[in-house]
Amino acid sequence: MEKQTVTIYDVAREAEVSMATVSRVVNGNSNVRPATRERVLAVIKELDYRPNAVARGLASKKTTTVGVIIPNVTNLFFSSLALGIDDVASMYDYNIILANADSKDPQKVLTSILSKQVDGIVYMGHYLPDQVRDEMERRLTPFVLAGLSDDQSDIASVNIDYTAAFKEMVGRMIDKGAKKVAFLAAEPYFDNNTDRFDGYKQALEEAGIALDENLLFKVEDTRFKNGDDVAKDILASDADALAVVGDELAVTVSNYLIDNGVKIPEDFQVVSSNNSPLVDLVRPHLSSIKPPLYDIGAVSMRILTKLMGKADDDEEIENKVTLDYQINEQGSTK
Amino acid sequence: MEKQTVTIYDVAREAEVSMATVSRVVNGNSNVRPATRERVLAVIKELDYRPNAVARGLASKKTTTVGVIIPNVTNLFFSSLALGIDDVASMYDYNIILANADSKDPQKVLTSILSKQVDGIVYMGHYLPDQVRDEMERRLTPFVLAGLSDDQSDIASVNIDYTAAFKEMVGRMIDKGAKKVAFLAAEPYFDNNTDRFDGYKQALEEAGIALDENLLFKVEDTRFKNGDDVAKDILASDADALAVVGDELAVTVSNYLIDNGVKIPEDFQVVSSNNSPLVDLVRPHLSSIKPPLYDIGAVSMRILTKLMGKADDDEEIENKVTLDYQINEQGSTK
DNA sequence: CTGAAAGCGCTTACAG
DNA sequence: CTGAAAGCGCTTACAG
Repeated sequence: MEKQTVTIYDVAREAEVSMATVSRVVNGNSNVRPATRERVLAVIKELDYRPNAVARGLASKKTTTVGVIIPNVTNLFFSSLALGIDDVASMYDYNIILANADSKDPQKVLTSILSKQVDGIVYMGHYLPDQVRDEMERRLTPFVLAGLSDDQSDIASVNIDYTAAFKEMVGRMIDKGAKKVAFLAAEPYFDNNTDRFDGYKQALEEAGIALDENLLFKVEDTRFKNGDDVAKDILASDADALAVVGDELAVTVSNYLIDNGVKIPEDFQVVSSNNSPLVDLVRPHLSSIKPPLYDIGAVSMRILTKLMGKADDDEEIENKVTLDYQINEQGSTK
Repeated sequence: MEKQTVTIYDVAREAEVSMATVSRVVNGNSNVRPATRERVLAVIKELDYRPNAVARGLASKKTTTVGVIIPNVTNLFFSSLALGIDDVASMYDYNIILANADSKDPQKVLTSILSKQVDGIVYMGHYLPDQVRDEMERRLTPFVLAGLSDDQSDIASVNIDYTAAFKEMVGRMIDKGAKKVAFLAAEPYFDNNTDRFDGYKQALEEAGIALDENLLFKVEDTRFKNGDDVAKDILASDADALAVVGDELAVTVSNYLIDNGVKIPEDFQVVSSNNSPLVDLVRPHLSSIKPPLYDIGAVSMRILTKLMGKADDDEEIENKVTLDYQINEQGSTK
């Protein structure tokens, strides 16, 4: 015997009311006589009725589902944001469709998520590809960037001022005597999302130091293993300090340098960017910019809920949020 | 002017065919005359028609969406599994509804996901709560466990033999002279999911060593910070070796011991369990069991696709898969 | 190869 | 406070 799905129709019949009334009870609409409500609730429990969210989504045009685009779930920076996003999402009873976007066509990822009729999208990434920006400006699905921002549009975003943060940290290393500060990051941070690189350059400029191409180290992505590969190049260079985008890279490179006899921070200073637990696995612990990762995620999801709440209404919602960052000065800087 | 959604009806009208024919074209059904197909395709492109997956889901009773339950996305063990799950899912054009289950009622998480009519569920967790097992045995939604297994039911699972792995690694440390091997894990691994603890106990038994309650270290969960708290207790004990469930704990504790003058592996051996990149951040690198994390995720999702493909048909599907593990012997063991 | 029609399980005005 | 009916945008037999 096949298990039969219990529908709102069954509940209505058993409770001797209309489907509309059952719907009202399920959705907490107050326009129901208490006695009726009780009866319906009893039948719901008796039949173990479970509302079908897909049917509801089709009828109401709201799926209570949001799309979350993440480059890679195993990257601590992004997964920390995701945790904040998830917490707020479940607080507001939204489910999350998560898409790992690395190595996929971002356009396809978007299309796939949008076909599921999500009520909104939180986008995380090393940068915002033009196609994604264009697509989302054309559509009316609410869209929020978490951990990055976009100057070329008025797309909502939650981020810290990475330019200021990098400028500050690089400036400090220079103040403490660094003459040759290197910059290490994955490709997108050189061409597409230059917030951090800009800060680095500004610090040099302010100190009257010319940009030295030989001190710019680029890797394909932020994964641990890429740190090992580039570490020898950094060791071979004449750098005496390093600012890194991505804790994975920072710890791998630092360990390599230390293993090869480099004294940190005496001979070589290092600054990382996310202050994930990784920075404390190096001896000495790495100094790092400390963005409020969880909060960036949480706030971006919170903004999304506001955006989703008001359809195309044009009330003011703070659209571009810049959160404060902290600095965690540890042993890798003087 | 409000942007109007283009439906299958609009396409049918413009192409002068029925909705059924458009549906056939969209779904790649071959029973369409090539000329008709071309015409429909042209109209689809012209109108920028995007099928509504929610409507499709309601009509076909297939959502091409699977639920993925994960304790915490920031845990490298689970996020590595998730990466494998995600890759295979998108290979088969499934979207993923991800639910962070930590600190939530697992029952509620399930209900929420099931209401979205997912075609199947992959469950990751430190253990399988009774309520979840009961609920899923009652329902007919395909269900697969990733990274754990369940003796008390015939629920599908993909895992390695952690009992054998722990037995082997603890046995090796004893062979190399360890007299007092400690065991460190989060709570669930003592009471609910004892695979690893069993292996530890078997190794002791085989060596004729009595279980010493003072060498059992329990923490609330596997997060980094808990490693610091328990590390001093381990240092204060008379243990001369340690088997750890969770790389986060292993690296934190190892670093603490080293910082306090303990010589690894000369005076103290350590074995970890996941061989995530973390084990290489400690000096010396930690020896570890090396489960094929990505594959565990990938295979579990692959099995789920099979299960979803055949509804309640009873063909044989390999239900409980045990993958091979490797051992990565590094500097923390003799 | 194609179409007409019913139906998936809900919500939403509208009417009373 | 409650119900009848239309409709959300698709798919699925069924018929031809």
